[in-house]
Amino acid sequence: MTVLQRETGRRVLFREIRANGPVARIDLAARSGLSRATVTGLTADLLRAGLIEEVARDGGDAAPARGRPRVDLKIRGAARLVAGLRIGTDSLSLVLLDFGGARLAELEQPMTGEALTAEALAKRIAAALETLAQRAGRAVGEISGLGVAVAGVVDAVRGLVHWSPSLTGRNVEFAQILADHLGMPAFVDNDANLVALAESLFGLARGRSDFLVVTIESGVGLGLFIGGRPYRGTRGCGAEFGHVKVELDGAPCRCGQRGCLEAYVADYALAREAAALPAGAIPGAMDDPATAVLAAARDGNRAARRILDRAGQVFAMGLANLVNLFDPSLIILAGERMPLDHLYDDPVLERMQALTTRTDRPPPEIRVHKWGDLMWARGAGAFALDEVANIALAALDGTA
Amino acid sequence: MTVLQRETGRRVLFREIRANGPVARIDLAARSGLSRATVTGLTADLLRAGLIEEVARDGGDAAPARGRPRVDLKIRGAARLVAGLRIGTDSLSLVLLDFGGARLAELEQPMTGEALTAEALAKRIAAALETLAQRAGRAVGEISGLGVAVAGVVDAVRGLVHWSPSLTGRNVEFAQILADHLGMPAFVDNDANLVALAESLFGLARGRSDFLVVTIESGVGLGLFIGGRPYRGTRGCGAEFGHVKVELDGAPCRCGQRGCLEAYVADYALAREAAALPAGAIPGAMDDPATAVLAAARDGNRAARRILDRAGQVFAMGLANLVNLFDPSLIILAGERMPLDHLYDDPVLERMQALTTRTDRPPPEIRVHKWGDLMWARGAGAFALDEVANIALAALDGTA
DNA sequence: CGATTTAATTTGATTTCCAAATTAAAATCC
DNA sequence: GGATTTTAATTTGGAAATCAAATTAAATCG
Repeated sequence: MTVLQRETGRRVLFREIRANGPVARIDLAARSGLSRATVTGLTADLLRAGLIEEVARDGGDAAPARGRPRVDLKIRGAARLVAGLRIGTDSLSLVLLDFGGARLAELEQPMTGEALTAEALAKRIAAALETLAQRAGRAVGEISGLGVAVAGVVDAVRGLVHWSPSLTGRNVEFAQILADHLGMPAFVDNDANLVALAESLFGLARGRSDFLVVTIESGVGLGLFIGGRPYRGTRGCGAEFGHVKVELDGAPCRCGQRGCLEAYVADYALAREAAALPAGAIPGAMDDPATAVLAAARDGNRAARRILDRAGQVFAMGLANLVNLFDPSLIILAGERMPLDHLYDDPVLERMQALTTRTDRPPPEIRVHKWGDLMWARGAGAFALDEVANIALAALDGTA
Repeated sequence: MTVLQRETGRRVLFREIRANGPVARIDLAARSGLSRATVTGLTADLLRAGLIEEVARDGGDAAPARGRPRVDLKIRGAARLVAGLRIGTDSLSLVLLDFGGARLAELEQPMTGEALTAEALAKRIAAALETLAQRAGRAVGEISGLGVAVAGVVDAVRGLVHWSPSLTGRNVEFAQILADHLGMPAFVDNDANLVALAESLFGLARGRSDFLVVTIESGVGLGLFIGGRPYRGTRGCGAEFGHVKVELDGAPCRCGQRGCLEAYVADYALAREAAALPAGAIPGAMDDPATAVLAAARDGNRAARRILDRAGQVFAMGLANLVNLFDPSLIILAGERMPLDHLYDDPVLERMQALTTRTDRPPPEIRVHKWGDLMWARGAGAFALDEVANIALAALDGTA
């Protein structure tokens, strides 16, 4: 324990620096409760290890300071290199990040959509990493770790994929297999959890300890942050928001059950509703029904509007239930490409408010974050950053 | 911080002792990661302060030990006296507990059911405490703190009652007012949270860090434990399980909204359903409809059965959603008087399982806990115990 | 009764942290 | 421009806490 004390202190300061951007030592002391002397000592360790660096204070528009100017500390980007990978249904997307989270390169590769064995996937990933590193003029060997976001049920602590649409087999030791093939540590988690982590480390929830992120793509995901850490349930797999039940014996879901939220708001749900209408009710509904519904609704088509309205209502109800249960101060609606704008419309949010307001406390802040293509991969990269930082901090203690 | 270190250690050990019953020092060392030397020192502090005591090891059926026998440590019951109070709609119930959680006395007093001012309530409580202390042959002045369980929306940290059916006015500084009137610290929280705390300290969830408790009385409540602490939401008021929405534009709830879980499973929901049936469909439904429905269902009345089945289905769906979101390892269904046995029936739990099983991981353990009349008051007492222990530990540090 | 075994305590050294004093780096004053 | 003021960061010296190892304590076994 005697040794763990200093390590704990270093971890606290490292987190604080990462969460609160460039920060002066004196602020760190105030925030952490440690004395200034101790902060000097601990940050000296981190500086010596090259994990953080000093930067001249960016005065900004502030008044010219009076005494000795503060020296800000921040994460040293050059300290490590990590990669983030999202295994989607029809593509692999990757980012290369520096230790500060800055994007150095990105890559997208098409996939067949079929599930692969872990080994086959590992080979594809190895090749992709090679290309990714090349684009940034770096070598794969320089990368300290790979974060992986997969859909499905994942035990992130053990790197175990219980089930995923991307993998054949069940209960695959995916993190271990990847590490063996790639020669670097790999960290696997559910994709929605990782988006939440990214929001926490360098997104809209930076420095906040309790919030939740709803991801919307073709399915609906939920990432929870409670007490400053991702909440993963007691067996490593919670927050199946998409399969929360919103109606008894409701619409069939692709998970095999009925009445799931996803069965009302996902793209295939829109397609199902469109198919139930008389032929021709929605133009173009034959080819790509989901897109056709969205387009028709924009053009004012009544039937299409009704479909989207219903999806919005169900979504509002699901969100309201999250608020009722978690009482978060912040909800982030995160989307990648977001053709599903109708779910973020004011009427939906108003309806959600109506289903929750019971007290005079202010409603939770709701922010929409349109990440762009790399949302998932960046989330995975955030995971790698976090884990690689942990490893670096632990190693530091062994040698110091 | 240097002083806080020792205090932290003492807190850790105190919690460990409370959570793991009589425990030997050597086990404490193993569990806490502290050295045996440190454990000796810290427990000596606690012993000297009279917060814990040594007890001869209860060998039980174990093999006769070989070396020096372990000396178990446990919370010293005589250390403090606390009271727990539940303010219900039609009664005040109180318990007097010793520091180990043992019940010394209890008291139940009828209430008119009307909301009172905080001051009026405080006077009634003062009188009740007098009687309660008398029953145990103690004086009110000996009581170190009072825990209070109220229905409604409570900010436990600040002792603020945003709203409660028992109190007139809003945003009442109830803890402060009670402390002023009673001459002892008072701690106020939502009643379901406190039942969860009681399960954690001396109930079915003793020593477990992540679980949830569903309370069923006339309404439905939820208490969450996450990471070893009660989860209260970011503004001190989460977990409104009773008002989770289970149907779009569903049945009206007494909260003024529609489709709340409570509007399907509470006693008044049963009454509403019964009233919608043709007269005479359920015998005795005129006088006390909820009870009549329950009785008729037991006698095999079809219509009554259907009402209860529906309530059970909705309840199963609500539970399943909790499992989907929290992935708890343990769910406790806690009831006081429990005329609502139908909600605990196997078919309901099976249905719940069916709405969640998607993986090969084992389903969460579900346990039914029929506390008896004092469930709520004991929960409040548990809160007082916890807070009084915190005060004692903090004080210990000031003087040591 | 001595040997053995295991638990708990004591001892001595080390680590860690903090308060106070000191040094550092700027702006302001005269 | 140099002295003064102000604030930040570091150094210093001492106090506190922890741990490993040695010692003591309390039991059983042969």
